[in-house]
Amino acid sequence: MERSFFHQHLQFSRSFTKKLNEQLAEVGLYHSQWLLIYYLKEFETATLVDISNYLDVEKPTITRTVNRLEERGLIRKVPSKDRRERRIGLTEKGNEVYGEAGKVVKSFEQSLMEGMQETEIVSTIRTIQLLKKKLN
Amino acid sequence: MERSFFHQHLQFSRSFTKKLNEQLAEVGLYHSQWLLIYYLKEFETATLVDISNYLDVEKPTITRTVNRLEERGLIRKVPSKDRRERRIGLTEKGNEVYGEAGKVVKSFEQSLMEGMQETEIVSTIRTIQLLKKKLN
DNA sequence: GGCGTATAGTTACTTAGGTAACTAATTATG
DNA sequence: CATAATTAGTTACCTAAGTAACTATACGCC
Repeated sequence: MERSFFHQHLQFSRSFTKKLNEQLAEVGLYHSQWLLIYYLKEFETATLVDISNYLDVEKPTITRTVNRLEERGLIRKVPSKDRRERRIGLTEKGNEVYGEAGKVVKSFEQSLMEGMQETEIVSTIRTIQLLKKKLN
Repeated sequence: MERSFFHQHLQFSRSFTKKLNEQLAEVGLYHSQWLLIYYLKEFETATLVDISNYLDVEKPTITRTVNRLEERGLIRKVPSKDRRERRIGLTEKGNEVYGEAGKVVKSFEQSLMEGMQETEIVSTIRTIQLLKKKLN
């Protein structure tokens, strides 16, 4: 039973990101790029470490994703006193893509949540948070 | 709220596989290799398509993982009438590693499940299965 | 102030997962 | 029976995520 749980969980994660990637392909993004853009929209500017901590993803992964977004002109450098850090923010184009992608993600998630019981979702979130806490 | 749910979910998956990989490193496996070996133990022999369908992972991914396990001598070729297919099974060494890894995985999952409410887990599995079904 | 430590990022290398396009073998069909 | 369609697997190339080891800058402290 325990194994079944984690198995189900891993399969769902893969299917979910796969489908989300398919949806986001319309606006030329991958799901991890979307998460990063979403974060930048909310916090305006950030360092790579900020993003790494927030998304709970290692720094080298963030470096790569940021590089790709910068090459595509969605991200800009923001001056900073601390010369170690690389502070970034969205460009105009980045803001536009945020808007487009936002619609896509919203409708995707709504279609998935449609008809789900509120209490089931809340309970599931609680369980997952608890398990995540136990991992550390 | 919806976004929070998926966000939590993705983070948990990453943390989970990360920790599972750490545990399995003791016996020299990655979590995806473990899933494949587990499947082969249960079904004795299988084609790559069988595995692909069961794990819900694309064929090229299976090809790579199988190649690695074969190079390490954990998997052997099994003769087949259909000359298109590559039928495989565990070697002696593969069986040994299965045993060692099995203990590691079991104790890891038990430590994670310890103290969890049975009803919460059941409810969570149901929710995840439902969401996965809606993805298709 | 200088030196040791901590922090921010990067580089190189690993596995994992995906798509697209391909080969080879089998099955279906006209 | 010959040809078309399907199936099994592979190859090439993409992003994602991880670890280990590294550089460069900033900070703490004696």
